Amino acid sequence: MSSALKTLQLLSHFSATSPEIGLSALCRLAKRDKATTHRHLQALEEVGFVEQNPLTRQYRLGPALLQLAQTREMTVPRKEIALPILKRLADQTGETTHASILSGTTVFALASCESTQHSTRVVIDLDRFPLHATASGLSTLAFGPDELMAVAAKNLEAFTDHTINSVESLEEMVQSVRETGFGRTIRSFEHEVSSLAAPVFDETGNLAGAVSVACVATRFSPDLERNCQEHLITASRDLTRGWGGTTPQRIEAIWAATLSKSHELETKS
Amino acid sequence: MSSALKTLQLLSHFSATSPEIGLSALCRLAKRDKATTHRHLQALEEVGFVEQNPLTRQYRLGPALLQLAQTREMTVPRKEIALPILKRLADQTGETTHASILSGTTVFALASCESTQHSTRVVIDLDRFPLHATASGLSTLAFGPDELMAVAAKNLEAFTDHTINSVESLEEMVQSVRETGFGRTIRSFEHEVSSLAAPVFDETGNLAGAVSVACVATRFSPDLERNCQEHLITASRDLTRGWGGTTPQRIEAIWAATLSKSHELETKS
DNA sequence: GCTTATCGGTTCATATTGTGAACCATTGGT
DNA sequence: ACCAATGGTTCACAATATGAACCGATAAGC
Repeated sequence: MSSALKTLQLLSHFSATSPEIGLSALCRLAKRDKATTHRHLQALEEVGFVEQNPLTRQYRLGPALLQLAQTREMTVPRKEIALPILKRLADQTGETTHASILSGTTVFALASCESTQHSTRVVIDLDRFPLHATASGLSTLAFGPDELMAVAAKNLEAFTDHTINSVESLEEMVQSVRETGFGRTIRSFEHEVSSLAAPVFDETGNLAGAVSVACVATRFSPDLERNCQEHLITASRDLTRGWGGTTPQRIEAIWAATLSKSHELETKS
Repeated sequence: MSSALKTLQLLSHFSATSPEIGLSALCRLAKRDKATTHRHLQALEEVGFVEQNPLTRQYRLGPALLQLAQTREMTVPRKEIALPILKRLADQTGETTHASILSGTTVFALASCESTQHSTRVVIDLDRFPLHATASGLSTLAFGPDELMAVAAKNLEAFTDHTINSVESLEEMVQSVRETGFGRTIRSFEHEVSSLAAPVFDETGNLAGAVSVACVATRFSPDLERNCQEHLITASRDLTRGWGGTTPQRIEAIWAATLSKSHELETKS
């Protein structure tokens, strides 16, 4: 392993919960020698990636990171990151995919991508996703800030006769999204569309938006659903990573459970 | 020089104006071998500090920077503290203001704020401030650690024909900054810009960085200079306080002397 | 359609660099 | 006064970095 890599890996030990780390502590965390670690830290300090708290002599992340992060955001806006991921997801599922961003209490459409595998396909022409009637909306309700629930409850517009029409059933549905890790709607926004969505997170670990697959309802079989679930997971991971975040461990655990359950059913049948 | 350092220095070539750089181009910029540079980039890619644009194969800054910058801000929210202070200073002076941080022997840009009072204004697009050619740099030389002088002397790049070009005149200039309490440059980094800067201190009483006003050179009258001086002092005090420090008594004394001298001249005229 | 130039990337003998056990100096607790 | 941490440094030894030459692919020039 290159020494540059070892040096850079030191940075990953800094986090919101342990923002300042002493030399010895860092050696234990990284399982490395003290002299080596010290030299690595000096290199990092020289370029402003870490600095020492002059009082405690502990190390913490440095100011150069701010500058670089700013340049990164200017270089690659979120939409451009999302597009290739949506394209791949569309290829893998054969259905229309899209990504959305939560801003305030609204779920905005960011980008979508249609698959060319079937002659019938879903066309997304929304710019905002209703919280209660779309898979993206439900996923956002389930993993986003709690105050969204009140906003959603205020507007339970019935788009089809499958649209959720009471606060009770909405809460029930959101609960099941929290348990499975996927937002799921069957013909609840448009008659011919069934959807599956996964949450996406940002650099703060908070929910940033959702990525979703909109299937022609008549094609939405258990097989297709399992397929969508699997690929949605990687799409969500990649999107989260591209937006600067990491998928929370609890979400990964929920997905793993859902997938294994899904697989169990499959082998039984 | 450690290879880790060489690796990290590659990152400094990415900026808003050249956000994507190919392998060969980067070799030329960094004046390094292709094989070496490639290996370095691979290490950077592995930790998410750079990524390749899949279309052009060019390299650009990676998503991991966003996470680290976020953690840095949570650890030391200096930028958030600085922004309102810079905003106020910009309003008071009608010119562009910015704050910088000394880390190691480099003065990094932290944040800047443009005033909307005039249609011509200075735009700061630096991420590092040359020690010898900017007001922030001079202020840092004057009140920062002594070893900076040697670093500055090694690189006296001439940006304009007003740029300091000898160690003697640099030392003279730094001496005058120590006597007035303000870094001051007239068209020395860019032809149209004159600047005034004040030092900022941290919790140990050591220099932490600088706050500065960049004026359109043709507007830089004695009146404006006095105005900038006054407001720079309060901005520096507030910034020092916000970053956990206290302005040293000796600095306060120097400022007081400079202001009264300045006032004397004014009443005489 | 052939030549040429440039691109990103790889190989391998060479030598610079990294490594870590042992060490020192300081600090803080008992 | 002691002990157990801490951050930091030394130096013989070994691993790792280095770069000229190379490859294959692409694009431009004629």
